[in-house]
Amino acid sequence: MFSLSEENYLKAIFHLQKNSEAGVSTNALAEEMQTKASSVTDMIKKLSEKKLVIYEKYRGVYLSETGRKTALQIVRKHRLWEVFLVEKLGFSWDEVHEVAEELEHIKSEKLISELDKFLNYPKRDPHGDPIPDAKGHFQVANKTLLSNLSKGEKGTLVGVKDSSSEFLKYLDKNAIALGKTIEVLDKEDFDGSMLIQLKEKSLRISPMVSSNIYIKI
Amino acid sequence: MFSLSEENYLKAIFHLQKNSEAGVSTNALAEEMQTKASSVTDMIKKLSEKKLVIYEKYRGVYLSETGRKTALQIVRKHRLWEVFLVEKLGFSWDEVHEVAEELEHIKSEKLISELDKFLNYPKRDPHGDPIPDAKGHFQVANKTLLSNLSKGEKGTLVGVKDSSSEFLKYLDKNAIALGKTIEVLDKEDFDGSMLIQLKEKSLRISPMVSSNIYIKI
DNA sequence: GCTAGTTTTTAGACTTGCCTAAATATTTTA
DNA sequence: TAAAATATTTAGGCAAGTCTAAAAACTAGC
Repeated sequence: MFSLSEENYLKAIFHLQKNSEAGVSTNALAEEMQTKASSVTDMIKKLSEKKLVIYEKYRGVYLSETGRKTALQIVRKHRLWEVFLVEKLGFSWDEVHEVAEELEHIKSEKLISELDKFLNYPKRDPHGDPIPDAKGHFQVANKTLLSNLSKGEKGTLVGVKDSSSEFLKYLDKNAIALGKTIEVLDKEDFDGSMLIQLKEKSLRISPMVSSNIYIKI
Repeated sequence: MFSLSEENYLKAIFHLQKNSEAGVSTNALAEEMQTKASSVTDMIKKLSEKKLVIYEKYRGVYLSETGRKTALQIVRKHRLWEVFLVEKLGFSWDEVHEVAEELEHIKSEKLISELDKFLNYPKRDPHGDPIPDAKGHFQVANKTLLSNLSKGEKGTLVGVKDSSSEFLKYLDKNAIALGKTIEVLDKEDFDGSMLIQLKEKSLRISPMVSSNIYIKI
């Protein structure tokens, strides 16, 4: 159906489009794809001819309805494979991304529907991100960044914004995990750093950390 | 490490090399790869430069030690994924090949070693073919074709030579499966067709069938 | 509202893996 | 053992996806 490269561009546009209403710029896409702006222009033209994106020169690019559906199926596959790797093969949450980047391109409807069943229709991946169903529908959680909470507020950790291996390892080391209850004991006005309470201990974290953790109140 | 195409050529040479002592001919490889002889020559040159095959113009091609090890790892991955698809996702043995053709190229040592563990270190794939271990070692079964048996001999079905969907479906339909005991009740001199005894029933099969079934006596 | 700076696109080229057509080597056969 | 048939390689080209360098279009600052 679509080439590896086309699928990766669609996914990248999808992820960048989430962050704003505006179209995705050539440079942003080049950065995301680790390539040059000129290569991006070429590919966008191709995707545009295939009606997967809506594109006007110098105006940025948007996913078409077809493009969005395709991107959602790739995201679905990526996240299901991540669940498989963690739940069935014992990977930790910081190890799954690269492998899932490859697995997400395997083309078999049956493979994915059976995998979904085998995993018991999970709703979220190991980082708390929602898994679209076969039709591309998924729950949007009403979550907020931990950095938005004030002193005294508390909630449950439901996701991470940064899924880099470094950040996830930092969380592991400090026993901060999905589903944990976090209470803000104190917040420093000067730099936004926080003293937070976990079940067994309290911990001081920088805004770099608190602004990458999603909380449901 | 290696491109998709390189891996597929190595695997094809490996499978063709099994059938004879001689080098693999350009035409045989072209047939196996569903491509043209000239394309094969190009790729063989490339693999030869990378020391994965030993090649002399007009003399056929052989896998080098490195090439053989690489091919065995791809075969290992292919067969482990086939076991996964059948045992965990409920695929039937005639549905697994195409999907495994894609899955076998996923590059992650850990993925394969953990999959192997998860599947409890299977020794054979759903068609009875041996699965090489991480070092590339595998058991060579002492098996023979059912067509070689004489009237009165019996044995256990341990594998199939032809893994085409059509053949496997024929076997399913007639309840001929891995592990079944088969006895030759009668063999026709004229065309080699056989009357065989399965557990519950007897059945007449053509030499086309008996020469694609492996038996262990 | 013009100019300087930035972003984006175009032009031309490279690599991989494939193709067709033609040339060359090997094998078969008479 | 030489011509005919077959197998293999070479030569030249094409598409996808990338690159660099240069041109064109936008955007901001004065």
